[in-house]
Amino acid sequence: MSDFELLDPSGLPVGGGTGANGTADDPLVDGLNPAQARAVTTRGPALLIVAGAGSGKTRVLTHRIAHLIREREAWPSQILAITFTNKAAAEMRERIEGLLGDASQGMWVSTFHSACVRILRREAERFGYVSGFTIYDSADSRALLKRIIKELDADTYGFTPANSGSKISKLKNELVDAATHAATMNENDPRERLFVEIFRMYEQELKRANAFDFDDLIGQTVHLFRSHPDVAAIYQRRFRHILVDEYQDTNHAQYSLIRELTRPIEPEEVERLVPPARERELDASGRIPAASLTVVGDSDQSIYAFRGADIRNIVEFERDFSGAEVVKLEQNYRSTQNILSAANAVIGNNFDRQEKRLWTSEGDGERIVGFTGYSQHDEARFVAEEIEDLHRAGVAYSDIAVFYRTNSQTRALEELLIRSAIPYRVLGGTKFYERAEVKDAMAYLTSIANPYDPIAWSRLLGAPKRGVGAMAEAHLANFQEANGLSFHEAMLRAEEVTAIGPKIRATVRGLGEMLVRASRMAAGGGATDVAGEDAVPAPVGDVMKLVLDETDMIEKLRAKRDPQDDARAENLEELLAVAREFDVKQPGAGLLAFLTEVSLVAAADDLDDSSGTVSLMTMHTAKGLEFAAVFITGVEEGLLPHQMSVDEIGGINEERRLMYVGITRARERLYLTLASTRATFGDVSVAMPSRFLQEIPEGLIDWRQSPGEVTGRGGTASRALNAPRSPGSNGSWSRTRTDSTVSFSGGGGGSGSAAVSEPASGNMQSALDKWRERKRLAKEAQASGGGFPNLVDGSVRDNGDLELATGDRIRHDEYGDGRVTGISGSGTKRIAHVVFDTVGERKLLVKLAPIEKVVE
DNA sequence: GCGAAGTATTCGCGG
DNA sequence: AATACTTCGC
Repeated sequence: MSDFELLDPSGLPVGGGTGANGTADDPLVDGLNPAQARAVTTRGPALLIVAGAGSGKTRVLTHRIAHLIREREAWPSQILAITFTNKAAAEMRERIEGLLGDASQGMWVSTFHSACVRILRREAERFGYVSGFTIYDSADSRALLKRIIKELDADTYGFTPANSGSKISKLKNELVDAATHAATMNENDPRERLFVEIFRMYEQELKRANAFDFDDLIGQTVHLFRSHPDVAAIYQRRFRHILVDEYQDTNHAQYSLIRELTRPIEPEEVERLVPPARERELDASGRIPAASLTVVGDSDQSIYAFRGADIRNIVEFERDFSGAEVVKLEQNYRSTQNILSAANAVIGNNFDRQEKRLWTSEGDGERIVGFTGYSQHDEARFVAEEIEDLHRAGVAYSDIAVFYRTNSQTRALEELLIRSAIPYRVLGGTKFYERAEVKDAMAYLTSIANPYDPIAWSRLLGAPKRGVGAMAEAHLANFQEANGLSFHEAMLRAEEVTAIGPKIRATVRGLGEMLVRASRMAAGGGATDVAGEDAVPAPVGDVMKLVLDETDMIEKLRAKRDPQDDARAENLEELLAVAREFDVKQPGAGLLAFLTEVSLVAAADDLDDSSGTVSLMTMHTAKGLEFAAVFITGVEEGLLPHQMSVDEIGGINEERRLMYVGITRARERLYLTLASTRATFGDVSVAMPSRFLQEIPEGLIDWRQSPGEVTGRGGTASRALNAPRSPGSNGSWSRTRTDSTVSFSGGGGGSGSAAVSEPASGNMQSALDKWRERKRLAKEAQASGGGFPNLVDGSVRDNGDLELATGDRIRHDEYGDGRVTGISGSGTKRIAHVVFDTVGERKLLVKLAPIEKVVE
């Protein structure tokens, strides 16, 4: 242990013992280690707190804020603290209130998105939006993109709502809008021009709908600040201390937002301030100085590059914000040394990082447990059994978590947990608010708040089924647009749309009247139009009740036979309960606040510490959380690291950080599990152990069943736990099967090899390499055997107006020669039906298929 | 316009 | 393997 203590930089004589400079009896500083104390008391324009996992950063942040307020350096209202989830925000607020009592009223503690919505709702009118704007989630964005792509016929070029959506999201995270992107694109590429058109229409439609997507929330706030310095000045003046948690996962837009908020206010803007600036707000040159910025982060835990997080934000912080000070927290108060050693070993393989080692003074603890099942089912069984054992040993279910890389891994786990009667809950995944029936009901509320939203309107028209279909919808939408009406107004005047049958016209008008009535109620006009009634907005629960009653949604579901519909009906009742609960928690907050809250819930927000259940979640969701016992499942090549990451620049390193995040969530017990076969796309394939397992010193892992011990379908070769394994040096060993040799260094139980040598021995390496080689060959064989035709190569083919007729001979890159037996479709979607000489009949998109005509 | 039946696609992580 | 989308008959 003493070895590790030498690594503690904060132990060096900087502050000299606990409690720096005259703060000896300060409850906000007492009990902190010297580095933490410095992080709390340091003042200046900018501070970077490099906080390793479990180093007490939340404590430091809350104490720093409390310290600022208590020392009268700031009013609570001058503090803006940004956290990663709403739950973390609520927790932080609570802890600060615990330290200060009521003195903390008025702070902004929220996520980036929540803070921006708050600002945008306040300032929307200044730039062409209305305060009641809708926030589109990714499903809404995709619905909108789907319409646009259809209209532009862009699907034949391979554009889908999903791929164009993620491309737009990436650009927005870089603060690039359609016009800017158009200026930088390659004009000669028709695909790029088409994309710009999609992007442009998407922006236009969002604006027409009075809606923002998730990325807009940040980007438009930055845009607002840049185009309206007077608005920016309001917030620059107000927030004197800005603190950002998880800074390593901020993207460019978020970074820019922070930059805007920490700009000094120039004298000409100072003059326009209302109320006028006081003398003591100004510096010598007549400016209001920049707010003080504190960021907390750990570049080793940056795991959101895929949504634009830029690790440079934290790496270059000191260069970026002049006068920045840095405090490093490396002492870990969470995990045992064995867990930390594993974490250090894994992350140490990332060459592009600053050296940093977590340490603890708490002792080694238990060894990490490893297990390899022969299938994911077998793996899940082990997890369930171990959870039972842990629970019997006194570990609370709520202190146990199971992590995985992809959401699809939950199925096998859930199955076994149900069978074992272990209470669990899945965080994220198919969320409550993403369920179809819940989205249906929410569409009514969204439309009530924003009658210009076409996505919500279109959704509510069809749910429940009432005979209003695509035709009627299109006619109404035309009428709405032509007359510049809201969708509600258009519905009230449905009688004028003669293209629709009279029965449906009446249905639509009735529905419109209901929506208008609900809108008036939600706005405070009262549902009954009684003159003189106070303009008090109705509780959200009442509006929801009105919608559910009038549409009969619940009863219609109950009337169906399908048992799943009963569950759907219950979900709607649950939704009503959620709305009522919201009314109690935030009386008078109104419909908009409810919609905002629902839009911005994150996966980790569902976590309820008192639920008494085991938590299942992805490793991304697990960031910032901790549990006594953690299972990391599916530690296999192709899954962790994920296959998709292998070809990405820095992809493996990011996966390694993800592994590091997962490991460091564990306090006492860590389990690493995998399966030797895994079902994907319906068929079963061989899975190899993750390279990250190799990176953990073998002495740290107690293999209950190592990868080499698992034979194929036949189950296991040996269930004996910790059976000392034969010969082989360093506790590695091998098993011979009839067809091939499979070996893996398994640190076979307690065979005592204490050699914690980092580099794998040549023997183990080659064994793993052989395994990989075998797998690679199998893959290639499958691919060349026709299993994966038409592999995407990135280039876009265009046969132009290749004329094909029945009877023509053609040659296909993959299928060889064949004869056209028919042509269907038209324009860009023309399809050739071809019977190939070797592979039989195929349908091909004439425009894009890799074919050429053969002259006979 | 709606449901059933057949067909294509997906399983990468999230606010 | 399971879901999402399309096509077809009423």
